[in-house]
Amino acid sequence: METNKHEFILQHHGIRPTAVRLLIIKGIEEFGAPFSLEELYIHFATVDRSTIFRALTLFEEKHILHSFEDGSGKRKYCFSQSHQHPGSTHHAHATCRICGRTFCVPAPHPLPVVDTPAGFNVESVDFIISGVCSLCHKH
Amino acid sequence: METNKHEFILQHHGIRPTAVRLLIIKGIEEFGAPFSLEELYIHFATVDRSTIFRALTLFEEKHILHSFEDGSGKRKYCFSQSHQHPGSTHHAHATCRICGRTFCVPAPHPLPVVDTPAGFNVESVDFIISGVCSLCHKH
DNA sequence: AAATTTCTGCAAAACAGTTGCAAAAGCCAG
DNA sequence: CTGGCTTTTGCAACTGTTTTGCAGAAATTT
Repeated sequence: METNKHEFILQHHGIRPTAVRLLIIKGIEEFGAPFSLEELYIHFATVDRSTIFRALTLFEEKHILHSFEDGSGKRKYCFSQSHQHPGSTHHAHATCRICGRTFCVPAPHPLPVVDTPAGFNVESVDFIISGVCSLCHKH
Repeated sequence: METNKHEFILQHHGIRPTAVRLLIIKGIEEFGAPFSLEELYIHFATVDRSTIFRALTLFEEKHILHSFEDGSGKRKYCFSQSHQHPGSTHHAHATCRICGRTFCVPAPHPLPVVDTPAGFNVESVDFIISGVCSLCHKH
């Protein structure tokens, strides 16, 4: 059954698979695109904001999710291992300035190399593309 | 005189060079690094938050400044044409997860190419690097 | 100088994110 | 299976930043 899969993911990362957490991680997968806390909150009318927030925070700590700010004003989350582009540690995201939606795009090739300031310890790199998506462009 | 330079920049972009705006754009240049609204507000104790906010918004509309979110929770601004790396339209920024400061870094080479979703109209690309800066790393 | 437009400061709203606390749910030993 | 302990959840309230309404000040035009 599908549920077992999500239960496994959580347990595999040292997270107790509560009903709410399973609901959330299942919903995340169905979303299929980077999402905001707000979007999840609207999606799950029964679950409280803070509960979702704490679940997302936990998932991120345990490296199931990765989060970033894309200029839309709302933090976005997505799976660390992109399902669309498995194996890529670095993600690229395109955010629509009008509707605020964010799309996953394959990591750029070649993977760019940047000179960081002396002594700067890099932990993550995000590629944020801003513009207007095809739907919003129509108007 | 130096003041004329900033007056010219503003007028060149169709912005009336008021006393406050000149003060702000001068301060921005002195900063020499990406800055937040809050930092400017602290810097100019006499000028109101909203005034600075509106000046920054205006400067961005007129493409003098470019803004982005770096994960520090505060929107950062910097000159569109990086003074450090003139000619580069794309910026790369390194933000310290501890102190929240952001550093400009040269645009990556080669300039990476990404596949955007069909019909997506790219307007700007930001490279956000997160980690710990040399000062915070010491502790 | 009067009329009109633009800009600024103040106060307060809007907004996302975050936390404290008590009740509910889950877990475990007896 | 039951009581006691731990974890999780919902509610409400709070934080910190961004944004807006409005009236007075400043600048510009007539």
